[in-house]
Amino acid sequence: MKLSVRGEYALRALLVLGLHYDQSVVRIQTISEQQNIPKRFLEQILNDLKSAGVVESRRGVSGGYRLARRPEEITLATVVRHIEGALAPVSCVSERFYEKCTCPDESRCAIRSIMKEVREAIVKIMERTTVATLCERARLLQHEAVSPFDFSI
Amino acid sequence: MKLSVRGEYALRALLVLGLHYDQSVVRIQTISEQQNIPKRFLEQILNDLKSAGVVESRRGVSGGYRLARRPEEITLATVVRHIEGALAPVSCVSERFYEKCTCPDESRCAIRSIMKEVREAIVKIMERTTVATLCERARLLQHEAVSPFDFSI
DNA sequence: AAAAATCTCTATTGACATAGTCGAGATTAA
DNA sequence: TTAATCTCGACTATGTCAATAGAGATTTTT
Repeated sequence: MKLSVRGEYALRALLVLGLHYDQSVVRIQTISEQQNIPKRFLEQILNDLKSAGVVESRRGVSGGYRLARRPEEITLATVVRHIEGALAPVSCVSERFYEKCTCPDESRCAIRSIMKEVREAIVKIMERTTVATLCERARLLQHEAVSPFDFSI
Repeated sequence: MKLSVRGEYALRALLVLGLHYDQSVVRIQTISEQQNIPKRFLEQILNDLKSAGVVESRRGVSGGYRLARRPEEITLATVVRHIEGALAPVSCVSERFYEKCTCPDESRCAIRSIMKEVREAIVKIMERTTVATLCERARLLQHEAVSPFDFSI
């Protein structure tokens, strides 16, 4: 039931790009350092996100990456589906990556029916959560961390 | 975000055992045939479930497997955790299989905070769903399939 | 025009996990 | 005693995943 490291890196990178939205582009190097992601690996991932239309890039000396759409428009579901494939725990309940399973009768499979619920629960969260949500939350968490000082004295 | 084939087979096997609860033991062969699971592979899985205290076995001529506890007491969470490990999508939000992640500050990680929600959603379903639930649902689905005839004439 | 910094593309590697197989043994009922 | 079953550990083949690498294309700066 795990997200791959690749998928996690993608989200971390998008968070960084989200925090720099409508500022200048961000270099791979910068993201790599900030997030402890191997640079050459991150290259691949960002390139992949580019082909998904999630980010866009500028080459050359002052090059780098930025979001191709507004942060509110990029859902985690989109990103993870593009990087990993199905969100569903078994592919026989996946909408976009459906595969027939080996059970005797899929239409009356009790496990399938439960797994549909799990899928729904996951998709619901991943579909309503966007890069903008991540950014808000990051700012909030950053603030929370400092707040104890606000209340001192 | 996938369940392994192994995990799926485990659930399918438990469903069969659940449907035979407090009847006689069920042979590996029978389960294997009913559920299209390679027999030697299923052997391993059932043995594994035995060490988890989920099923028990009888050897010899009229041997086979049965549930070691009442179907209502066996949650999907227990089973999947034993076969697969963490239910959480990233191990830094797992309660029983926690592992530190590589992000710069785990305590203020926005992604982690979302993944906690996903984990909660998954755990909630998997913890309330038991082998008994699967059996009920299987019977229901079986019945549904025949019901059109009930309403004819 | 040259140089330097960046992204781009494709290939490759090594480690590990997964699905599945196998053989030989132990136990039990008939 | 025999046949049917579970038991246990080893084995293998395949694939996936994380990561690395090299050579090229593009852009800015000088």
